[in-house]
Amino acid sequence: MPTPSYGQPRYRVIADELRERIESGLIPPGALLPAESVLTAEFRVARGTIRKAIAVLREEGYAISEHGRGTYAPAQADRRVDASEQQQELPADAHLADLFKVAPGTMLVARTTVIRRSNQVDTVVRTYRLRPKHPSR
Amino acid sequence: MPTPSYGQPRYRVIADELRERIESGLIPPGALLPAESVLTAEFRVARGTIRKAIAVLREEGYAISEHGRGTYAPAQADRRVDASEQQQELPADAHLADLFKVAPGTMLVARTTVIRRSNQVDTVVRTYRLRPKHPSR
DNA sequence: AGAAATTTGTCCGTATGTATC
DNA sequence: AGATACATACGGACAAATTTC
Repeated sequence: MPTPSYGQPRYRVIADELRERIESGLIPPGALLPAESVLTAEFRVARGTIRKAIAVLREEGYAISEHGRGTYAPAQADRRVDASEQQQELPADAHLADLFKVAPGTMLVARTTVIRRSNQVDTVVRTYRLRPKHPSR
Repeated sequence: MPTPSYGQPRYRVIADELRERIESGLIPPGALLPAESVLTAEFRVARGTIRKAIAVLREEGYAISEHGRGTYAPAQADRRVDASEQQQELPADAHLADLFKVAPGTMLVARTTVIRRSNQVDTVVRTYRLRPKHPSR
């Protein structure tokens, strides 16, 4: 079977099925997924197809793979998050000025959000917006 | 020679080489990359390996693929108008280094998302993360 | 300590489907 | 219509990391 030509490709269907098993708790947090060899037997597809399905789950954060060990659902402990926010006004650098089509140095509203996971900074999100000249209402 | 097993996988070495050609301007903005068949001949690898290398560049924002057309380096205009999301690696400045508790200059994964409203840039979101130790891709 | 088994990672070659020029 | 190129899928092989015996 080269290409199904019906609806979704098989690797996506398999990804949907595995995602469902993780979300439903059938595969609990931290637990290993069945090995690729097992999944190829269950779904009767080539290993490459299984690997592609798992790659989708990895990108979505539903799975973590480790060489020689296996692929497992993310543990819940890692999901403990805590965020703080801060807002300030900053001049636009060349890149931002180009994006917004304004002169460099134009003041922008910048909001920085710091997300911590298990007391360690995990992600820093910075949001830039044009400063409204007149409140539009 | 199935797998060289030395250092980086070949698809990454090839991705590095192609990225260099784009950054150096050898492949100018907007220009098509050599055809997959050409790259296959040049690097003497299978198509799948070339495709994986190009997939890396796509994720980094260094290449855009269009079905039936080809893969090209992003034009400057495209970065403003088209690219809604781009991922790159940047050294941490003093502020970010302090937050993440790493040395300044440590490479971070930065993802920039541009949100437009009626053809005008509305918000720019930049997300910074530590580079994972075990890149599962 | 060490060998074997398991599991993911990489790569090859081929084939067919589908979209664009 | 034909050429080109991407998308999906198969099966086989070896490498490398981890676990198990």
